Parts: sequence; C-alpha cells; structure tokens
Amino acid sequence: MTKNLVIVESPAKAKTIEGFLGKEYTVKSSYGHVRDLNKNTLSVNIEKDFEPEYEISDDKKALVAELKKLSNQAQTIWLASDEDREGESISWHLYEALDLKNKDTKRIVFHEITKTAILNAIENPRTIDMDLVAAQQARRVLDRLVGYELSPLLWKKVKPSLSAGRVQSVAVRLIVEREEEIKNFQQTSSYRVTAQFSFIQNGQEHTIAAEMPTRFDTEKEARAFVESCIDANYKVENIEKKPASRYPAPPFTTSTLQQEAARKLGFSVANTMRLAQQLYESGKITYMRTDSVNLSSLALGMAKKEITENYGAEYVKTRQYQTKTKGAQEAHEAIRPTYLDQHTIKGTADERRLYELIWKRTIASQMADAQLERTNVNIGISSSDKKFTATGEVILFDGFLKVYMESYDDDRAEDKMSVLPPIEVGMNLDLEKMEAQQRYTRHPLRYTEASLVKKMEELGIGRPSTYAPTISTIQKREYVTRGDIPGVTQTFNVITLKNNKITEKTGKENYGAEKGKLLPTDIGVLVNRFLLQYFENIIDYNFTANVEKEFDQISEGQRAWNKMIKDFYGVFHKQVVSTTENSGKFSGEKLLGVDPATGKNVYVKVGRFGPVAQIGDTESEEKPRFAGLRKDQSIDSITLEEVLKLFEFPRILGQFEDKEVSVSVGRFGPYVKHNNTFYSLAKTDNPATIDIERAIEIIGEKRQKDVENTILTFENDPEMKVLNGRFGPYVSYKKKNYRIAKDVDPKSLTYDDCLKLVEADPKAAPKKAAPKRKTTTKKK
DNA sequence: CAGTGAGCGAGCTTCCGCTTGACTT
Repeated sequence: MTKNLVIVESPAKAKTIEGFLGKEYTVKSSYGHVRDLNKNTLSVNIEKDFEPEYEISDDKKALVAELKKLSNQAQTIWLASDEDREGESISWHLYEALDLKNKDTKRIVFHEITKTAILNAIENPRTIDMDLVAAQQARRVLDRLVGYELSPLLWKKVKPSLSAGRVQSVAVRLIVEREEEIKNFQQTSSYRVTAQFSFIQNGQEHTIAAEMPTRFDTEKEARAFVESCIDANYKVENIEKKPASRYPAPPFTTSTLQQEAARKLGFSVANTMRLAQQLYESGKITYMRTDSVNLSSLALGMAKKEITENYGAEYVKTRQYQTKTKGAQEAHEAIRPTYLDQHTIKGTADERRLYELIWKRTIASQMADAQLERTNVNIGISSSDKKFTATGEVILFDGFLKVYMESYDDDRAEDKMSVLPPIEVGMNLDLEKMEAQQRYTRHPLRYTEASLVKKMEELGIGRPSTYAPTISTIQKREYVTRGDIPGVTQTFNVITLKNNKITEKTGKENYGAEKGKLLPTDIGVLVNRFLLQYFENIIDYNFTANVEKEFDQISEGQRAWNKMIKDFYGVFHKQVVSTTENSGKFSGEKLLGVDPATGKNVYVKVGRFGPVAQIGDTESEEKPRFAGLRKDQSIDSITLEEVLKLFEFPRILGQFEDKEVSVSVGRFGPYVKHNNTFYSLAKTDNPATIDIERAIEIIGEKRQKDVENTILTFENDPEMKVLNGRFGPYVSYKKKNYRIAKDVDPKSLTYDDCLKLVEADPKAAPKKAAPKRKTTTKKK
C-alpha cells in the first residue's frame, strides 16, 4: 500500500528522488508525455473551437494502467514534472488519464535534484496551472495544423512523403539560403603587408613579426608601396601596454554542449546526445536536455572546493550566469557532472572524453578571469607615413585557462599568444623581409550540424529535446545531406622585398574546402522555394518568436488559447486552400535544351522519385523517357551533355557465364545486372566507365557475401532460405521475410519448420513494407 | 545497404516536444 505516489518525467530522476523521500513515498516516471494527438488523423476538431482529440499513446498504455493502479491505492498523488509549459501539460494529462481527484492531487516543482529542494517542494504544493497548460495546447495544436496541412500539400504539389513544419522548414531554409549566399558571393582581394624585423640586444639577435593595418586594393598600389620601402629605415615609435582579461564561458546547455563536442571531439549532434544520455542514466551528469546555464548552490559549493584544492583559492570566482537565449524555459540546471570531485570516470573512451569536457567546462565557469598584458608596438617607416604594428600577449595570471578554453567554428587562432622580444622605444630595426600578399575575401561558412543548432537556438526555434531529431528529419526527408566540399585551387601574388631587392611570384592555395557540412539537395531547394512563395509567413525567421509571445500571453491568462489559434488558422487555412486550387505541380522543371538524336526537348525536374531528367514532352503522344539523376548531380548545375549520358544506360558490358552483364542507374544508385540479379556498385565505381572485369569482380564479391550470410538452403525448394540479416537470422521465402523466434537455433530448422513460419505469418493481408514505427490503431 | 530497380488505376506518407527501451523483415 503506497501512501504517496510521486510522478516525475524521467526514470533516472525517479530513482534519485526515491532515495531522498523514504518509504512512505513511491516515485514513478511518466517517461515524458503520456497522451498526444492521434498520429494518423488531424485530431483537432476545427468546428468545435479547435478541441484537441487526445489519446493515450500506444507505448504508454501499459504504463498508464500501472500508474492508475498505484494512484488508486495512494492517498496523495504528487505530480512532479518539470516547471515549464510542457511539464505542466504532462501533469495535466496525467491528471486526466489517471482520473485523479483534485483533493488528493498536488502539483510540485523543483529545479535541482537535492534532498532539501525536494522536501521544500513537498512543503509548498500548488495546483495545476491551467493557463500554462492552455499555452502548451496552443503550441501543440498550432504545430499539428501547420504540419498536417502543409505536408499533404507538398505530397500533392511536389512529391509524396515530404514534410513541412514550423521548425524543420526554417532549418532547411537556413541551409538553402546559406548556399545561395555562397553562390552569390563576390570574391575580392587585397594585399596584406607583413614584415619581419631584427635587432641585436646585448649581443643577441631577436626577430619580431609585424603587420600593416592598412591594405592595398590592387597589385599596383601594393607594389608601389613595397618599392617605396627600398632603402628605408625602420624605428620603434611607441610601445603601449594594456591589461586585458578573459572570461570563462558559461556552463553547458544542450546546444553549447553539442557545439563544443563537435568542435573539440568531432562528435555528431546525435552521438553527443546518446553519450550524454548514457552519462545521465548512470548518474554521472545532470540532465542533458536543458536550456539553462544555472548551477545549483550545491554545485557552486562543490566547484569552489574542487578548485581551491586543486589550483588554490586565488583561482576561485563563483559566478551565476544569466541565460541570453530567447524563450529559454530553464526547467533544469545546466549540464554538469553530478559530483565535481570526479575528474574522470569509467566508461567507453567517448563517454570519458565527453565527461571530461563537461567537467572542465563546469569547473572553468567557476574560476577566476585570466589576466593578460597586451603590447602594441608601432614601427615607423622613414619613407612613408604608414606604420607597422606588432602585438604580443603575455598571460599574467592564467585563471580559468588552466583548465579549459572554448573553441570557435571559424579558423580564428585560438591560442596565438606571442611574447615580444625585449624591445624599446627609439630602437632601429633591420628589415629581414617584407611581403605584400594577395588575400581573398572568404564566403560565409556552410552550416555544420552543431552550428545549425546554434543558429536555431538564436532564432528560438526548436527545443533542447528536438535539436538532434530535427537534424535527422531534414536529412531523412532528403532536404539536406552531409558532405564535403573539395574547394578550388586559387593563385595569389606575393611581392617580396629582401636585401633591398623586389621579387614577385605567385603561390597556390586551396580555397573553400569544407568538411562534414550540411548541403541542400534539389528537393530541399524546391520545397523551400514552394514554401517561400506560398507560405512565407510560416517560414519567416520571426514566426516562432512571434507565436511564442502569444503563448506567453496565454500562459499569463491574458488570452484564450483557441482564440489565438482561430486568428492564426483563419489566415493560414485560406492560404492552404488557395494554394491547393491555384497552383499547379511544383516540380522545378527546367528546359535544358534539345536532344540532338531525336530533336525532342530535354528537361530536368523533381519527379515522384526525386531529381529526374526527361526527354520528350509529357503531353506528347509518345511517352517521354526518364533517367534519374545521380546523387552527385543537381538540377541546378547539370549540363545537357551530362543528362544525355544518363540515357546511355543500360550499358551492355559483355557476357559472363553465358549471360549478359549490363550496368545501369536506378533508384538506389548504379548497379550491375546479371541473370536477373542486381549488384550495387561501390561508391568508388563510375557506371559510365566501369568495365566487364570490374563488374564480374562485383558479382563475385556479392556472391561471397551471400554465402557468408546464408545459414541454410533446401534442395527441394530453392526459394526457401535461412539467412543472416541486420536483425539476426530470418527466413526468406518467395521474396518475403519472416522472423525466427529468439530461442530457436536457426541451424536446427527443417524445411517444414520454415514452411510453418511462413504460414503462421500473422500479416496474411498483402501489406507492403511494414511501417518503421508502430502505427496507432484508431477504431471508429 | 539485406532487401527494392519505376516514372503510377491504390494506399500511404506528415507536425513538435516530452521521455526511453523495444525489437523490427
């Protein structure tokens, strides 16, 4: 018999809290939301004031039943989900789904998982804040209306299975527009002049590197300047020393953790989150989905002690950080180690590296500023008014730099502190070498996963729990791919003055190479163009920020949620209807030219199966011919010549085992076909140039692999096979697959066993390709 | 990436935010 039932969102949290509360309390987890709108229908009743039709999610039915049983036995039910919009809503949905009674139910909140905080929360219960619940409902309904009205429009006008939404469509827009910026970027160049000087002090030679702050726009000007320096004298005119300090970065939020783990450890956003989840579940770090930079008083105390013991009291500076993030809800602490005295942990190499990063960042955030002395030296030229400057930086006190320094996305030098030699005002310097080098302006960098998250956070779109899933969605929809840009070789001029002689030469550099960047696809570009044309208001960068203001008003009780939705939907739905009726197919069709062989028009466009080339007109009597574009080709840049090559498939390569071998390009990439069997080409193979020898090699490799993956075959029926696949052994029969129970040794199966499995298949109905996720079965 | 290899006469696809295991053909 449970006296008190406490419900939190996460099981790891439940475990910790149960320890604080003693045996009068049972602590359970709701595992997030327990109810939601049905996945297969709109589930928003527009006629009835946008009433949402909630249902208990399939995977939560057993859990809700268990919680209901426990709550029936308990005297008091404590709803302890997070103190933000979603958390409040989770409490309300629990209240509804568990059929709770007002007098037995108490709503409590806490921001840190400590015994005092929990006990304090228990002392100060409140009721569910229905205004906040209404704000969440508005958010949920708005997202559903936008997503479930825009996506079907895309299926109709652009391509099936596409999706659009308040968050993902803006993320795609950012990537598409960055690419356009890069395409339209006008490169310019200028000449930067650097010099190396030397002097002798107490019989010792010193060198000093300097730069001229002004740049020359043209080669002519640069050369004229360098020439004017022949026979010139150089003199130290003044030295200025200035103190400077540097501050540590605030503790990690989800977004900054993802960024730093990408920069310092090379982790993908999804990988970082998986590792962080591991660390959280094993109690090593605090909650990893947070937008807060706040540390609990307990953590501040631990940090102070740790820093004092390891580095000394002068390294301590306790700080409370304030969030700068728009719309931050701050239901949790920042991400930090649970115990700061654990500098390292046991675990996999990646877990340890991520933990150490979190530890360093947390500790550094509570350490003293670094004190520096920056020195600027001006060097005069006897033949010119222009000056060279040399800068040096000396660390007087390292402070937090002893532990950690944040990285940046661009290639700015993170650690270019240089110590200047013992230089004095009035000193004459010898010129060792002067160089005027042509430097090009650089286009903005493409987004990485992590820098996209940063940008999304700045715009206030998405939440810590959705950054990683959103990035995966826009890649799954093939709006965006991750890839490398090789860059181009570019030449630059260098004018050198040495020993009073001028030489000029050209050098080479690689420009614009980028690795692991997010690149828009043809489909991404097209969908973005569609949305921009018909729904600019929805993919406006300020749309989320604006509706968030309205959600805030709802949560403050100043506005009715369904009134807000009504105002929005009135405009939005009209757009949907008018676009449905007035716009035709949106395929991005482009006429490339005329096929010299037939005289027919050649087009490229986005078809039902992706980017496709077409010879002949759709309306003509004779059916047009189609050929899919390769993954490395794009509608934007492909030439007529390249398109015509695509129609040269299938290419007959020759004979092998008395059967024809051909190569072609299909939906899943280039393949070799032999005896009605398909063999995928390796990434390194080019279907346009592949020869029969290599094709036979590929066939051999595939056969070898098949043999390795074949567990059993049967002489009486070659169609029946026991194979080893991604999910372990399975039975394959007549192109369909059947699972084998876990406790059965696949090697021991007889032909009859297999046939039984096939016949016992519950899905007798001819359903193609089972859905990836469980679909909710809604009965009417 | 084990499997698929068309250009669609059907049926299905889809949103954002909470949270973790379940467990695939």
